[in-house]
Amino acid sequence: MTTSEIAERLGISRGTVSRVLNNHPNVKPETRQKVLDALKELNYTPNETARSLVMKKEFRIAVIVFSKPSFFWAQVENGVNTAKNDLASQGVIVDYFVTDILKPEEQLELIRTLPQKGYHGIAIAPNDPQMLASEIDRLSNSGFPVVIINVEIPTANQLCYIGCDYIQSGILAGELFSRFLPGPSDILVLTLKDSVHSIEQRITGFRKELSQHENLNIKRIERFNRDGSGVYESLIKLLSDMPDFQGIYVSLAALVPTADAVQALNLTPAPVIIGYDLNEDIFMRLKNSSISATICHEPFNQGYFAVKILHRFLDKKIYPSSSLMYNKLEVVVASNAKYYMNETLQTELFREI
Amino acid sequence: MTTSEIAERLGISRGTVSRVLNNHPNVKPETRQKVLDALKELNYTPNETARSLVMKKEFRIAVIVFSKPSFFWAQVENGVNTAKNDLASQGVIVDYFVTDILKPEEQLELIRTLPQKGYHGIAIAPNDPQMLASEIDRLSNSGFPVVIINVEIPTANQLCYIGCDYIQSGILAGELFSRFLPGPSDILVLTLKDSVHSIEQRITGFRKELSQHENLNIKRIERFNRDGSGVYESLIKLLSDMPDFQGIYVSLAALVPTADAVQALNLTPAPVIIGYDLNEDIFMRLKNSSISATICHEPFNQGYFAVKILHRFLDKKIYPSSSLMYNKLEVVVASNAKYYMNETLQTELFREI
DNA sequence: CTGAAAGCGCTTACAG
DNA sequence: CTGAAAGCGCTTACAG
Repeated sequence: MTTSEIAERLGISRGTVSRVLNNHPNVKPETRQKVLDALKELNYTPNETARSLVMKKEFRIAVIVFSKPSFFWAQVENGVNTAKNDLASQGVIVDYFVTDILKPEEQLELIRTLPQKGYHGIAIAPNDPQMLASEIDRLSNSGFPVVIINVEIPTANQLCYIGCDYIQSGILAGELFSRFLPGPSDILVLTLKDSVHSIEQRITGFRKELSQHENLNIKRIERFNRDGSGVYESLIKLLSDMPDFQGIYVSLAALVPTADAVQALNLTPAPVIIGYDLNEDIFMRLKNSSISATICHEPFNQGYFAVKILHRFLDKKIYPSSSLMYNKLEVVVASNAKYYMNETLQTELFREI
Repeated sequence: MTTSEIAERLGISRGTVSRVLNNHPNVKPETRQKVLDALKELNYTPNETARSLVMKKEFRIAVIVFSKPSFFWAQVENGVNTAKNDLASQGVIVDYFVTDILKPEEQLELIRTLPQKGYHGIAIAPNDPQMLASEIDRLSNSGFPVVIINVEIPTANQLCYIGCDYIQSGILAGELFSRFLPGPSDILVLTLKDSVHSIEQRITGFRKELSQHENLNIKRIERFNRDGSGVYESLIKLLSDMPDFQGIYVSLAALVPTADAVQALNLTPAPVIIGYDLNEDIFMRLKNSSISATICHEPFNQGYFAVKILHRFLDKKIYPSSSLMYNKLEVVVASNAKYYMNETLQTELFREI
């Protein structure tokens, strides 16, 4: 079924058929109806290839992330690149920006200027949610789509959030401790000095879950800087004085120094250590059992779907089915860690030629 | 950069440029070289949209699975449909066939006839690997691509296998028991009467892992039919006489009757039950803790990537980077099960309009 | 309101 | 060996 065939049957020109297809105003109502009927009856579906050839639709999408931890964002970037690759033949241009984690104002500058530079949509991992919220609102209200990834800004007006449910990810950590520690156990919690919403939510979820398990008790909470500096030294000191923890919950990005401190003190039995994310260093420590489990959040898919969902909105005005698109919470232990290190299937299609 | 621009610069016709692009024989070597150089220098990339419009490339792909367990294959089908949707505008037609699990010869019939019916590639989940192996070889040797999903046929000549590493999935189950059961523990293993390669491999991996953990001991092995019939009754009888298992490893599809038998006997402390796959019934039993964990194998992605990898091969003659594309082994417990029930991100893009 | 025409970037018989 | 031309299915100024 082509527009020409439809036109011929109806004794009109294919231009007119095309006009009703594209909702152009100037078509006589009766003609429009006649065409609409024929379209339906003959079950016409437009040839998107021809359409995009002639329309030369071009969508420019910007993805903005911050710089640390780089191993995590590298996985997100793989996802972005795979989506870019998928869509390259459909006139989609994707540019990836990495801003300095210590200069959150760089992100503000980017989202202010990018729309004027010809971009049609932005996916951003907010470095400083506070700073960005009102600008994101302004963009969204002007009809410019913004997808927020990885760090939720609940109050922002956005196309959708793609990332994890941090409360649930704290709950999951709590459940894992409850399974790994059947007996009465004291737990040390490592968290941030700063008030960072996502990390606070992890702790909230963790406490909630622990309240279900009478045998688990948070005995102590230690706070650290965002960059995880000083974790090793502090733990060496703390655990020398107070070695008797059965579990350590690492809610910030500090699994490696935590495991290393425990290792250095040669505590026996070694406490169960559970935290988040995965890189080469964490992988090794899962393998030698100094870390029991780590929780991952589909970094590849965060990047991949951010681009895909933006493109679909731009191209077809389809809104995501929910404004909160939560990714999976992935339980990674020694025996399945390799799959999360190099996501075989996920990254395969990016490898062209 | 278009072929016309290249042609103009070189003072030749775009037809000739196109001929070298497509490796047509009749081009004077010098001309060919001149064009090749220009292409490289100007960094030409063909407009795939225009190309596919004129070439009217059409690829017909068949996906063949068997009928049980239907909840598992429904997830695979979601993946197939998402890929189909992705590729619809590129002239790809995907048909999905479900054969009766009790009539493996239906699969043989299909792979014999489909190539003549205009299909260009097949993805198949072998119901009876033995029966299919030689026909798959014949097809592959004649240049017809076959992707095997879910059930490995190591000896077959195939484009690739997409599915899990069953040995590793047994190892992972073993590791989970070792974490959930820190003390000396006796384990009951449920497996098949029939010799089914994948299930045997699970047991092999499981034994291998348990040999690393002195506290874990396989005290008994029980064998059942493929359909899992009689599991409930047998366990009621067995566990009444011998209640003292700390763990039950369910290597066949029988998590639900296993959990229900344990529940009915009201064993305390309840044994740790670990098995495979996820459906509504298993989900409920994870939630009420009668099942401790289940291992999943990316069913959505098995379907999705089977189609994508076949299409890429057909379209661009790109071979998968490995002939064994192992999917992830996913650890699913109560707190992350919902993500694996309805894969939010994965299925989102299939929802058009 | 509508038809005829040009054109998107590419490929491939058809002549020569 | 190569150019000129037709055509893939569609859209959109341009006339009328």
